[in-house]
Amino acid sequence: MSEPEADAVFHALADTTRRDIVRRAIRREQSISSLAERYTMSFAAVQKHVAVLERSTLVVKERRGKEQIVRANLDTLRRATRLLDEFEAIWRDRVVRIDALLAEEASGATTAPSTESER
Amino acid sequence: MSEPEADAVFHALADTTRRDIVRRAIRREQSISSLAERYTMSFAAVQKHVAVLERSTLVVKERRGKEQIVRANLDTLRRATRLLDEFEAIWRDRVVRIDALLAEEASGATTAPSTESER
DNA sequence: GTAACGTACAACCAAATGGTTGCACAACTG
DNA sequence: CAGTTGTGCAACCATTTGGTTGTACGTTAC
Repeated sequence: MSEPEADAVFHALADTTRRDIVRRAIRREQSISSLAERYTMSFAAVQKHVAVLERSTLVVKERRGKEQIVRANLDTLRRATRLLDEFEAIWRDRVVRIDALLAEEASGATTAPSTESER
Repeated sequence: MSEPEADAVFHALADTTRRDIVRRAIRREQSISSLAERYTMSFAAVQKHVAVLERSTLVVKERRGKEQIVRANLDTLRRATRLLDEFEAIWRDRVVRIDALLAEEASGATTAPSTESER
């Protein structure tokens, strides 16, 4: 997931109503009006939330007759999860590096300390 | 993760600079000024990004002498990952439900909902 | 002490967000 | 045909965001 895309996805997820819409859309396809019934806010407000989700590609809209059907895009959701998993991987890498460093110290090695990649 | 907390976490993650700060902080502790050096924006701007991350508890600050040290909080990161995993679980549940429904239809179950249209 | 460094915070600004209402329009229903 | 329903969109508003500059303050170095 490219960084700008990730911006859009996490922004879209940073709202309780939008996460709820995604959950409903995952369970089953939803028309925008059926979604709007569920919330106290106006139809237009819900429409805007759906638009935010659509821009992030977390959902796709598909016209069916006079209705617009909202479907969840699991792929984007998975890419977001994977991005968070990368953070975890960075953490594990750090642990490995520190372990290696400690082992080196313990063995009394006096050679050059690790070439920290610094990033 | 409570919903308002999730709002803060995903909002914090919805910015390339902030995700980058988190990555750096995971690799090693960072002072705010050492972080600020890495970006073209002002020190105050970086300070604000760190404040957003701190509010979401994705990082914690700890004073060390005159410096303020930023450390990543993996726990919050993991809770965010878990929340995304729940979406995946909803999806799997849907698949199971649909499979069950199809199996029921195929077996010509006595209580099949569509038997009315058979003749 | 003074100087330099790292930080905190306020004031300010432009742009984006999240909500509203109102209106137009296309597609079904009778 | 007329009426209802579902949608799209513009205009408007208050608040938040993401950046700036400037100032003040505590800590370390000399």
